[in-house]
Amino acid sequence: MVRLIDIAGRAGVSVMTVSRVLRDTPDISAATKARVRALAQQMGYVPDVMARGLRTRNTGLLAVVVPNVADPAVTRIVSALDECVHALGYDLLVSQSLGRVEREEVCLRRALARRAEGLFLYPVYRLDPAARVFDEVERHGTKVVVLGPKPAYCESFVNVQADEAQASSEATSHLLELGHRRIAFLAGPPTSPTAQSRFEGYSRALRRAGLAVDDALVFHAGETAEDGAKATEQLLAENVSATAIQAVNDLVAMGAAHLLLDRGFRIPEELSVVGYGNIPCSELFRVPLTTVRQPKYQLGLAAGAMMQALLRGESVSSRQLPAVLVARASSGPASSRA
Amino acid sequence: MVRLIDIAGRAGVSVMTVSRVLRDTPDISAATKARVRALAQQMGYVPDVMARGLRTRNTGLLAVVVPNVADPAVTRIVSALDECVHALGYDLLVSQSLGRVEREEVCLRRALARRAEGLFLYPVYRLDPAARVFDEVERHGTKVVVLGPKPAYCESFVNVQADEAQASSEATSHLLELGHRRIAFLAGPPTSPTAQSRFEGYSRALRRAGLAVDDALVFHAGETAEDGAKATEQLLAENVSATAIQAVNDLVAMGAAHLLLDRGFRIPEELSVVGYGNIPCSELFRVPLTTVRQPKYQLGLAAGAMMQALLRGESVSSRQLPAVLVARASSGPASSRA
DNA sequence: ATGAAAGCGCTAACAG
DNA sequence: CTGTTAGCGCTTTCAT
Repeated sequence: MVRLIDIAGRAGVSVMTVSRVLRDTPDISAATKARVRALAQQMGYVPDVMARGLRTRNTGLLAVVVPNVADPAVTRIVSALDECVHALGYDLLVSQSLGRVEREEVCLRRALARRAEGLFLYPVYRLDPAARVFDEVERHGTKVVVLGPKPAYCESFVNVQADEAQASSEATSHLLELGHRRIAFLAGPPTSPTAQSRFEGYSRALRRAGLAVDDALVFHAGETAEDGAKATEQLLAENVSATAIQAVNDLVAMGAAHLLLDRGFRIPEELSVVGYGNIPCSELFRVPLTTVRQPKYQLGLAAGAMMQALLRGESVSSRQLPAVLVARASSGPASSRA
Repeated sequence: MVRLIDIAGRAGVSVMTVSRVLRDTPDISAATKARVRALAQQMGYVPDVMARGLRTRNTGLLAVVVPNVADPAVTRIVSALDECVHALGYDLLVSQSLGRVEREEVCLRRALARRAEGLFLYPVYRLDPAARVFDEVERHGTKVVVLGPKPAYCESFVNVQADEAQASSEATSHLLELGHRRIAFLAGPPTSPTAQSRFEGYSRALRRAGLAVDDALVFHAGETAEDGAKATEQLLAENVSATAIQAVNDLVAMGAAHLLLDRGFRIPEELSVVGYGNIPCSELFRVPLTTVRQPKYQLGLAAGAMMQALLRGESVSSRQLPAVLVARASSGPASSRA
């Protein structure tokens, strides 16, 4: 490995001079600058940023901890973060909590051990409103941006998230504008804050339109296409005469739509279906799905910008970004009944 | 920040003693061990792995450079890598080349500057058969595992990839076994090694079956669903009387199938369609798509294992993993004509 | 079983 | 414009 001192020896100058040249500080003669630069280049010198960091007290390292980097809910966020981090001249440490609390703690402690200057965290859900690790993170002075909804134990950090309730209510309003009055909702797991917000948006839109939430129209579905199909089967069995179905996410919506189409229902002529999330499949679906597009990449960029501000010592407040409705073929004017 | 010396002071011992305790070396009395441990815990000590690395010459850092972490072709690989790396006690630096050569060089140099001990690389395609960066990487003694096909300028590294030609030929054989004799192929960009291998597999299977590749049945499509639709339109216009269509990937296959269904063709009764890649949508598609599943996660695990061996100084050879055919509803027995 | 000295590669602070 | 000294937090080596 080529070190500064190796270059210094060959160039007949001190280590300091070489250091200064390579950092391009002023107060160095053009002659030595050129000579040293050429030598460094030729010898294949690559600075040791960690050794430098030890001295300068900045590591140039940020870390991101997410449940799973392959999860479509986070890949684009991580991609955007990577982009920001790169642009800032930092490097990004990535690790996966796999949704497990203990594992998340390991990831966080490793980030602390590397003296990461900042941390992007998509937190694992905990029942306990307090968590020691987060105190440790705070004590270390690590800047933190929470990705997504902020749990109680992350109270002291800023976060960035899509305004899910708002977007979900827009989806409902879209159906209302199309004349639908009996809109079923296929709800997700009650523990998920995200699923909560989406249901809240649905309720809000109905209330605004002067309609009450009819419990007979709310079905506990889940998260998968099978869950959606199952819930829809129940919906049909209960004969609730809905003219539209709003689902907590695209998979559930597609599961529902699949079943309906297989049973001979026409979408959207007889029944409208809307999802949430705009997963890649939603556009390619049998009936291109009306859904809500999450600004994932934008969320990542926003998180990156917030981190930059935090690192500069500025005070930063949490942000909500609007999600947008994508109207496709699966929603249309209300018919008489289903 | 709590340092060893801080603990030493409070415990009334030397820094060395604390260091030894925390690394759990022998030759330390149980008493001091307990005392120091308690103190470290209580003071919230987190070792500085970079300072340690400076001394011990190992950084505990691996890096992965891919075009884009949000690309479904790599997310699961990165996820698996992260898993391996974590298990090995290393940390993972992630960066994106965005498919640009200069950017990839920046990413690689940064990994070198961090003294990453190993590098997972999904290389950007270059025309030039040589590339200085890779020489630099080699000179630094960084262990490298190439993800996917290995270009000329990565000749000296090992790689791990799916046996695409083999899998593609299995897809073709599947159609041949169903009685198809006129199988069209929607090819991808000729520059892509992946697209090449898949076409090669198709040809190989035909040859094995004693059939020649009929140029009239090979269409230049591309990579997207639109490309697939366009090529299929041409296919229909040219009236080539194919009974099956094999596509270079799932998107192209789905684009093709969409068009066919919209034109009133029944799949698979009148025409079979097979894709490649098993993207999440393929299963949820109008006609669940027969396709080839890439063992992405397995590729990642294999790459991780190879890296581990390289780090131990063992010699490692490149690996090919089998991809498997997933027969779904879009392929069936050959009919008379299309 | 414990400690003192030295140094990993680099740069801040102070000379000259 | 260039060099010297010291030290970042840790561990290796050698002593006791």
